[in-house]
Amino acid sequence: MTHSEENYIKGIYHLSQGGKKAISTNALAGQMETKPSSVTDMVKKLSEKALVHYKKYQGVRLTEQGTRQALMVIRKHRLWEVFLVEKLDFSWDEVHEVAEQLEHIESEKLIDRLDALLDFPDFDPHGDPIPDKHGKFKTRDKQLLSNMPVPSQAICVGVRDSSTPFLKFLDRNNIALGREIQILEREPYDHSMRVQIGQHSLRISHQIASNLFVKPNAE
Amino acid sequence: MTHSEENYIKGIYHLSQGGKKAISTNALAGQMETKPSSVTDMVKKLSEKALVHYKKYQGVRLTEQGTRQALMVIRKHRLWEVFLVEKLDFSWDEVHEVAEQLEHIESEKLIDRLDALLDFPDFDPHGDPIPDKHGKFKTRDKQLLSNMPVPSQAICVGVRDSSTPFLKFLDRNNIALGREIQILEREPYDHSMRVQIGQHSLRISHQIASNLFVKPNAE
DNA sequence: CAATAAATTTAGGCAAATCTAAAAATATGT
DNA sequence: ACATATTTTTAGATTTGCCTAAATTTATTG
Repeated sequence: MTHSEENYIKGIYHLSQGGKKAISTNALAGQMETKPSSVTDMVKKLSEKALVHYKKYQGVRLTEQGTRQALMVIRKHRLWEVFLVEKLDFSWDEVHEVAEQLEHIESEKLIDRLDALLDFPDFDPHGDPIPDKHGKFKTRDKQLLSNMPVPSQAICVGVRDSSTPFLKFLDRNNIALGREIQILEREPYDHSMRVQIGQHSLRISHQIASNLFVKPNAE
Repeated sequence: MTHSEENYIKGIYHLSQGGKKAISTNALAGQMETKPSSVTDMVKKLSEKALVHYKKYQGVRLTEQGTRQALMVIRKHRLWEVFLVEKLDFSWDEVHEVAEQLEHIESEKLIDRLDALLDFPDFDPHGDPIPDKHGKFKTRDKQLLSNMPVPSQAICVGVRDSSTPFLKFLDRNNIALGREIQILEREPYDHSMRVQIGQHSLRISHQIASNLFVKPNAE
C-alpha cells in the first residue's frame, strides 16, 4: 500500500465509526481534504485491491481486509503518539502531525518492539484505543461530559476533538486525562456547566463539554 | 525535499567521501540503483534548487547547502539506528532498512529529542559518526585491520561493509565493536591474518580484514 | 588524429496522485 | 412527476520519478 492508499483507508475507517453505512464520495473528499474526482479515482484502485466495496454512485465501505489494514495503520499512529509523549516529552497537541508520518513506516518488528517498549498501552494520549497486533482493542464505557447527570462525578478519559486549540484550553484549565471531575450544575439556558477539577471550580461551555469524554465514577 | 531528493543528496554525499571531485552520472546511477537518464533528470532538479553544482557532462558536487542537508539526513538515519539497537533490541544487521524509512520523517523536535533520549551518541552501531544538529561530527583515528602491523593490538571501532552477511560473520566470530583484537600474524601469500579476540584465536581473510576498522591500541 | 567505445543527455512514454471542467446519475422540492 | 439542484463520474491535463531508445558528447586507442 502506498501512503496515500493507507491514508484513504484510514479516512474511510474514521468516517465509518458509529454507523456502518457506505461513505459518500463527497464525505470522503472532505475528510481527505481533496476533490471528489480524486476520491473516485482512488476508490476504484482500492476496490481493485479488494480493500473496499464500491459501486458507482453508491459510496464505499471497507472490506474485512480493508478494516484490518486500517486498524494496523491506526495501531501504528497511536503507538507512535504514546512514544512521543512518554519517551520524548511531546505534549498531546504536538503528536498528531509527526505520527501522521511515522504511521507509514513499514516494519512489523519495529511496531511490535515499540509496543513492548511502551508496555503495551491500551490507549493513546487522547484516550483513543490502540488495536493490538491482531486488531483487537479495548472499549471503555465513556460518555460525553455534556451528557452527564447533575450532580455526579467522573474521570476524564478522552477527547472527541483533538485539535491544538482545544487541547491547549484543557491544559490551561488543568484538565488532563485521568483526573477526577465533579459535575456541579448545568445552566438550562445555554447548557453550560459548572465543574470542579481538584480545588479548581470552573464554568464550561456546552461546546467544551461535548468534546470531552468521561467515565462515570463508580464511587 | 522529497524522499527521492533526500536519497540522491545522501548518495552523492557518500560517493564524495574520500575525494572531493565531481561524481559521475554513472557512478551515481550505480549508487542509487537507477538508470543514468533518471540521474540526469534528478540532478537537474537538485541543481535548480541549488543543492548541487552541475554542468552537463561534468558530474555533480554538493553545494554547501546540499552538504548540510545530506548531513541532516545522515544524522537522522544514524540516530534512528542507535534507537533501534539500544531501545528496541534490533541487531546491527537489521537496522539499515528501517532507518532508510525513518530518516525521511520531518520534525526537528523529534530528532533532537531522540538525540537526547539516546544521550547524544557520537557513533552509530556500525561505528559511523553521527553529525550533531549543526552538522559537526567526531572523527576517530581508525584504520583497516588489513593495514595493521604484526604484531599489534587494537580495538574494533567500525565496519566498512555493513551488509548482513558480513555483520553476521562478525557476530558468529565474536567480533563486536569495542572489543580488543590482537593481530598475531599475516600470511604473505594471500594476506590473510591470524588474530585473537578474547580467548578465541582465528584466521581472517584479507577481504574480511579490509572491511573492519580498528583503532590502534595505545598500550 | 581519426574512428570506435563509453558516458551522458535528450526525447518521448508510463504510472501514481492530483486537479479542472464537463457529462451523467441521483436526489429534492413544489 | 418533472424540473432543478446536488452528487458523482469521466475526460483530459499536470507533476514527480522513473523508464527505453536514440542522439550527442567525451574518452580511448591503434
